[in-house]
Amino acid sequence: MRKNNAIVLIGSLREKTHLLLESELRSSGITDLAASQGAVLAALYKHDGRLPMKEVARLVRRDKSTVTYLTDRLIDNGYIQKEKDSADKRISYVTLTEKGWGIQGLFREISNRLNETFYSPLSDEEAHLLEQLLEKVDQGFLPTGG
Amino acid sequence: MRKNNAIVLIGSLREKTHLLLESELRSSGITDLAASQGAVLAALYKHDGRLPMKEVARLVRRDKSTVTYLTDRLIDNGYIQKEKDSADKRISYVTLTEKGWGIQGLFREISNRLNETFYSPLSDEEAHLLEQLLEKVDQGFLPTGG
DNA sequence: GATGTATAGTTTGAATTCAAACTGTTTTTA
DNA sequence: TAAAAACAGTTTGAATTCAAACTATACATC
Repeated sequence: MRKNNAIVLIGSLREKTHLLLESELRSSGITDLAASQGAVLAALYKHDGRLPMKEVARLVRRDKSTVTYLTDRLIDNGYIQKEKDSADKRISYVTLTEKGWGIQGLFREISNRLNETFYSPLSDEEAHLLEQLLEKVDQGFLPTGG
Repeated sequence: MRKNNAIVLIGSLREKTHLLLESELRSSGITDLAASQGAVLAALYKHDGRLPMKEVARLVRRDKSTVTYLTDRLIDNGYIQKEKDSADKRISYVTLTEKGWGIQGLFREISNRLNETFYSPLSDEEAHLLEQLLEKVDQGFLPTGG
């Protein structure tokens, strides 16, 4: 029967994929982007390059203060800008710069390579099954939170 | 076909289980133990309450300097002690105190509850399958590292 | 045995994260 | 409309983590 080792395996896999992503970024010549900052860019690519801070926080599942930190780093390195909403001055929109858009293709490649590595030990059927099981467990947690 | 969302799901599940563990510790009245420190205790319970620092680092998959930090916190709170190996003075053994042994039962309960919550959306067969798939993927990563 | 290398662990500094307190703006309510 | 509450985001402080440099000890080789 079950070995109760899924939680440990998930911790292990989270760490390994994180390290692999960092390593892929480095070997693609990107030295000024951490994986967590990459998550912000990925969210922007999916949303026409423009999102309010609050949405970024929700999409990357980080505290809003963390998102302030992450976006400040991305601004430092020229990947994004911030601009205030003119109607509601509480809101700041994060938008991709040219440099930010410029690495979208690279990003897709890295994402593909990451997924190929991850899924490589599995058949197509097994990959599909794993996703279904993970989704089931993930949704089992009460306040889905995203 | 597959949706390439396993990596994101694993990140989500890692976070949720981590938060749930912290929450279980708090509601069991344990306020002076972080989840990562719990991992050190769990490793000790599995090894007669005595391990060299290096082994702790390997078992909890943390850098040795992190383990120094974690064990110092556990010593502060009275859960463990350190003692130098008399033969090889480079080696420090971490050992459980009475207080450390005292919460072993509680720890097992928390671990059980955590696993019940995690596996609850799955049938026995699905749970077993999920473990097998996760193991396959985990072993697919090159330098297993533990 | 002296010298060089490897090993175990600690210290220090930087990065990342969250929570709490705070600022400024908008909405609600009295 | 004035006061209160809610909201978006930032600042600050603490916790956790890793990597690099360091200390001390043990092993290897000459």
